[in-house]
Amino acid sequence: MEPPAQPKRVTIVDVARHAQVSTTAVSKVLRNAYGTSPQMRARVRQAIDDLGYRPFAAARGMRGQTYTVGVMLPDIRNPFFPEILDGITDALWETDYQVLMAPGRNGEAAEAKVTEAMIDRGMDGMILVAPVSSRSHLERVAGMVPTVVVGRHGRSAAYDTVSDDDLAGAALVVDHLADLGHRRIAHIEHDETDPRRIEEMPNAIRADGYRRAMRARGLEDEISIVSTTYTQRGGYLGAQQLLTRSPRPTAIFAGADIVAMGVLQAVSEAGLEVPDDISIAGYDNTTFAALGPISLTSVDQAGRHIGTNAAQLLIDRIGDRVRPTAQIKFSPTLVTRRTTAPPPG
Amino acid sequence: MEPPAQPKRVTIVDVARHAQVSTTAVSKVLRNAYGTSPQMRARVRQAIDDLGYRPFAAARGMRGQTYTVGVMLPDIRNPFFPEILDGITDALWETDYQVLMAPGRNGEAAEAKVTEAMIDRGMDGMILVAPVSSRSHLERVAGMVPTVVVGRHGRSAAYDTVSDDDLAGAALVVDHLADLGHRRIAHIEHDETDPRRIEEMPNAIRADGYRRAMRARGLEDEISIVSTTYTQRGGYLGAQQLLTRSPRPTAIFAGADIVAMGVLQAVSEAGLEVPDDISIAGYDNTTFAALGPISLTSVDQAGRHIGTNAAQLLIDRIGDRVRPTAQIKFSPTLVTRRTTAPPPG
DNA sequence: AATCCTATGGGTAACGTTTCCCAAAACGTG
DNA sequence: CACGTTTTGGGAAACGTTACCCATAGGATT
Repeated sequence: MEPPAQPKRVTIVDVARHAQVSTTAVSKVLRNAYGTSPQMRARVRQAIDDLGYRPFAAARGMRGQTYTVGVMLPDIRNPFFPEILDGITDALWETDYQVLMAPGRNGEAAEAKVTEAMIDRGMDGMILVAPVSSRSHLERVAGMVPTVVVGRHGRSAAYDTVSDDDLAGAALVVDHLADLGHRRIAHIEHDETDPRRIEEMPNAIRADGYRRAMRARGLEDEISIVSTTYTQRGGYLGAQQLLTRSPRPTAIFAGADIVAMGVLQAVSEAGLEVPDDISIAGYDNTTFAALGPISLTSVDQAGRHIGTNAAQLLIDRIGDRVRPTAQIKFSPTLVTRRTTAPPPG
Repeated sequence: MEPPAQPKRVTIVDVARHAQVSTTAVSKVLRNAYGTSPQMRARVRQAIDDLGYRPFAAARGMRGQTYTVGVMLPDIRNPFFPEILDGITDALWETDYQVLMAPGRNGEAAEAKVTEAMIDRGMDGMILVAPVSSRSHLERVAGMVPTVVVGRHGRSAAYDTVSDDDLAGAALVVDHLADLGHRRIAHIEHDETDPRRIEEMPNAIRADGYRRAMRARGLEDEISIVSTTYTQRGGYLGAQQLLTRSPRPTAIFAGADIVAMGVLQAVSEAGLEVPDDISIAGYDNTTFAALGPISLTSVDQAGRHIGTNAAQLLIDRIGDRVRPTAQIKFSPTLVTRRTTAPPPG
């Protein structure tokens, strides 16, 4: 079987000829620019339909606009991120902007590759979700392209931010567990050692919120943290470590639902019952947390809402690149389900 | 806080001036083209490093190449698709190609929007995962841009395909359940009514495979199908329907793991025990299926492998657009876990 | 009736890169 | 040493779109 040859693209010149107007006129109609009579608009629109014309983004890109916004997601497997993405695409659906995503994958180098690639491709704007890159890199990027950073705390003069109050979220979990009577509450965090990032990354702030809340409840001696990653495997390995500690924790606060999934697996393999032997709480309130057999207590941080706000900020920023940057922060809520209960004994 | 002004891009002209050569020479070095001496290459490379030059994709796009491939995924929430994506990015990591994704979302119109957008952006190639668009649309797209279609069966002269033998996969499940002694085995499918698609879509073929396998085991009178969607919610609603049927099925074969998640929830809410009261099997063997508390019997269809093969086919096709199209088909295997057991009684 | 607007439309030069050519120099062969 | 061949390098024209200008024609204002 042989593929057929490809047809040639219809250009603005073809449209202009067909409508008997100049290319300038067609361009103006396309962009709803000033200087077009209703009659001309109608004729040009007709010609566009007749010929099936579509603007070629590369050519537009050379003139400065591609009508494309790039979204960088850290980990497509984490079921929380689709929520944010839904919010973004919802907000951008009615606009002329097309959303394209790239996976950030592992670490700073891969992130840089993605941000560079997006800049090279002339993105009109970028939304970076929970980036791990250095602040200076982010500001350099934001200097080239309008950028909104999602998830990271801290304000910058170069980019807008949307985040959730992770400090409060962690406290919600600790307070809930402590109210149930737990004292040995352990936490599994996504490892973060870089001191410059430690104040900004949501994972680090959740860990800090855990420590503060434990102290506030007089449980400073019970603070117990394992550092792994926000992945299912990270949760699995982290829980295995925690379960061998003596005395064993009576509750585990996983920094993300996806981590809690791994914890559940390790706990079940260890022959322990949830929540009779051990309580487990997650973070993000993903759709999996609501699943019957899992029914995970989790912190809800309206991801969709975060996404729509990020998209709106980006559009505003594209419209006015020098307006002061904004910082939007949402407050999380706790959703209690069946994986948390009073400690045994 | 006010954002700073943005710097101007370094172009090939700047590099040429700095290296004291022509822009043609720089272009040749960039593309490893013929007609460059080692000395010139060295000088140009040095200049590129000095100036931090990066090629501008839009300008390249105007000449026909953007070094970008587009991937369309139907549903980012389905944990099977990240596997395919990993395979694709693995295969493309060492190449000059950058991967950009777009969510296909709901239905044909949204898919067309995505494929058009990718064509407009001058993608060098596209990988469409389980597209629902009409065959003629796919062939039109493939006529404009090298395209690989993943998941759909059926051969086309316009595009290459990579798929898994869904017919065999469905049979694996039915045979497994029948061997355990089940007779009332129900199936939840992703609804497909379009006759042109019914022969190509993996979901439809799984349903067909279910019917055939039931007949082959002499269970044609027990065939029972609910049509919903391949989503968690679809599984939930589908299972609710099945559980009210009388007599109730003793086993449910969900067309995808994500569907099985919803089934588990409905079953648990109905107060039934898995697998004592009812057996459940999924499809895709996602990481969630392996989770301790879930431990779902599922059909494994090496998603990563599918992805790398699709990417390789795409690269080959970009290299030679007239070579005959290829069709790669993989064979699935069954992974039995704790959600399937002999029927009660 | 002369002047000044405003609305409408078009001509044309960019934007950054590649590709098709052609020119000059270096090399190999008899 | 004269000739053909290969290697090395550059000039310049695209590619499709937008933005900055300018030209014209009516209409309104004096």
